[in-house]
Amino acid sequence: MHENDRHRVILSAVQDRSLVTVIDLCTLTGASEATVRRDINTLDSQKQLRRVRGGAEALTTTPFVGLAGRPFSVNETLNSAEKQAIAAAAVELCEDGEPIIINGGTTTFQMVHPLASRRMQVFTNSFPIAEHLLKNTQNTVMLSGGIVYREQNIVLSPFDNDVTRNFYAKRMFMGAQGIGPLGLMEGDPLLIQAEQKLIGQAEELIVLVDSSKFEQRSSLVLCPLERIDTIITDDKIDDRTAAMLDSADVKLIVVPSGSAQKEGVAQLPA
Amino acid sequence: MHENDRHRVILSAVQDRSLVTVIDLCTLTGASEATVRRDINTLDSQKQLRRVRGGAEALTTTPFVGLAGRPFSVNETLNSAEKQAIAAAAVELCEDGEPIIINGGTTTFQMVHPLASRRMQVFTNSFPIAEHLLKNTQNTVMLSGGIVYREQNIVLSPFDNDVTRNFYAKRMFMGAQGIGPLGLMEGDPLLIQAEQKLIGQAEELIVLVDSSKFEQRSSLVLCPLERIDTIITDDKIDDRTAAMLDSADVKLIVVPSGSAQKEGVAQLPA
DNA sequence: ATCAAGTCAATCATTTTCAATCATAAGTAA
DNA sequence: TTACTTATGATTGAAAATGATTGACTTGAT
Repeated sequence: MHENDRHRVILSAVQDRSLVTVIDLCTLTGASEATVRRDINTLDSQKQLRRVRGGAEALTTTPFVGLAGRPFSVNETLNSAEKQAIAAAAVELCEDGEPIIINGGTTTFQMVHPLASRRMQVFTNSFPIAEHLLKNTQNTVMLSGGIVYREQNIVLSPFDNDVTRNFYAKRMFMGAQGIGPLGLMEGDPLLIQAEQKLIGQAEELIVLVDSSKFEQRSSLVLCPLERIDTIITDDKIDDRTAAMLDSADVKLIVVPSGSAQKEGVAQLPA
Repeated sequence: MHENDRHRVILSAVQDRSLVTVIDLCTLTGASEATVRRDINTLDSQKQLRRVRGGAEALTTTPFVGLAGRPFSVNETLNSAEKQAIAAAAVELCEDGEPIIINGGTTTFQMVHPLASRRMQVFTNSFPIAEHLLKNTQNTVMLSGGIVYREQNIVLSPFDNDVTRNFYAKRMFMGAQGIGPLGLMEGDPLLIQAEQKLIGQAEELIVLVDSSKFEQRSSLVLCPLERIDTIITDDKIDDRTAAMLDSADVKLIVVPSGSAQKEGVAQLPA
């Protein structure tokens, strides 16, 4: 990853959370501590961010005026290292210039940082994802139309005839509340509706879930395992679950959870 | 492959990737590193791209072509007391709970502040308006779907079947680039298309323009004066223009411009 | 105060990237 | 054809970027 790319990723991360640690930025950029520190110094002298002990923080002192009542910030700190690694692996699957669909969610939101060094065509139903990509990246952003639901932070149209039907992508990325033998589970009927509409517009369905989601069950089944092409998760997944996914013909990508991962995506031996 | 061909290939590659390495360009053009570097130097001095360590990147910050006419710069919105007064008068026309349509623009953006004390159903194609209303107010926000154009911060759909058609409001508010005897003028055909689509969804059309717009002319006519129900402007409008509007049966609301109107125009009477 | 853990700047070795140079190939005019 | 210019490719030493290491420093807890 080149200098400019790193700078974009760093600025993106700093914008999202008010304070980012050097370590975080290392995993995010794949660079060494020394390089990240040098980058922070450069960006600080360029007045793009403020250098603080342990990392960097945004200059614009945005007090917590996120979208009203967003369960985002709470959820976001949970398993954030895993989520970052999973999201980074997801972005690595994409090629520049490619159209992709990103369904809203806390895990998929983490894709915005690695996307800062890309130029893709992103269709999303997530207001925060669209907002962040518009403000901090050069990606083309397309948004689905409809009512903006504050709690879930998604744009949802009760009608079937919105622009979603006019957008097609090879890959769609989404999170989930849980995954079990029955398939992909979701808790909120509103989300189900939005997600099912999107799933139809992509050839390949890629699901981003940290391994804890394999224990979670939920009331609503979104789609069977067979519809999923790829699952990206961390290495705390157990063999039994992996076997289950394998028998449903789901491709599994496992990212190391503990330590920082390098460029390449670790893959489970078949 | 000749020089011109290489340059075309290089510019094309730089266009849809965030950063292209020298090596990439070597394989793309079949030329040597030295030649590619020389090409990059040439194109850089011609301001066709930016030379960065490791390769080259595009100059244009926006991958998409902007729309002609109305750049949405924050600076422009800040100073104008007229715009604020006009926007405040516009919001005063509305009743709580009512659905309204707000077309994006620098003048209409000023409506967000008086709207902060309201609870309305706002349909808009403006990303900043939606963002501000979501973060700072309790209004219901509905957004049209499509591509987000960065300069104007407007969401446009090239398709006819977006959610716009499912939303109806008694009033629609919009700005304009100019107003003359022929009607309401706009600079960009894509904006025209979007605005005409919106106009069809509202009974009453209310146009917000400061008086300088009566001098402005533009290339494209959006709609005749007769389609406009109300124009809100400041008191620097001259009598001849006022007469013209009157003869076209346009209701005219004039807000005092010099003396700043009271700040809290939109305060709800308890 | 003292200690441990974390953080940082300085330094150096390694790798990558760059610009200058020269030689060769290709095209051009006499 | 020859003489000459231009474009290209290879080489090489310099410059820049990066990563690891070290020792000094900060912070917070005991």
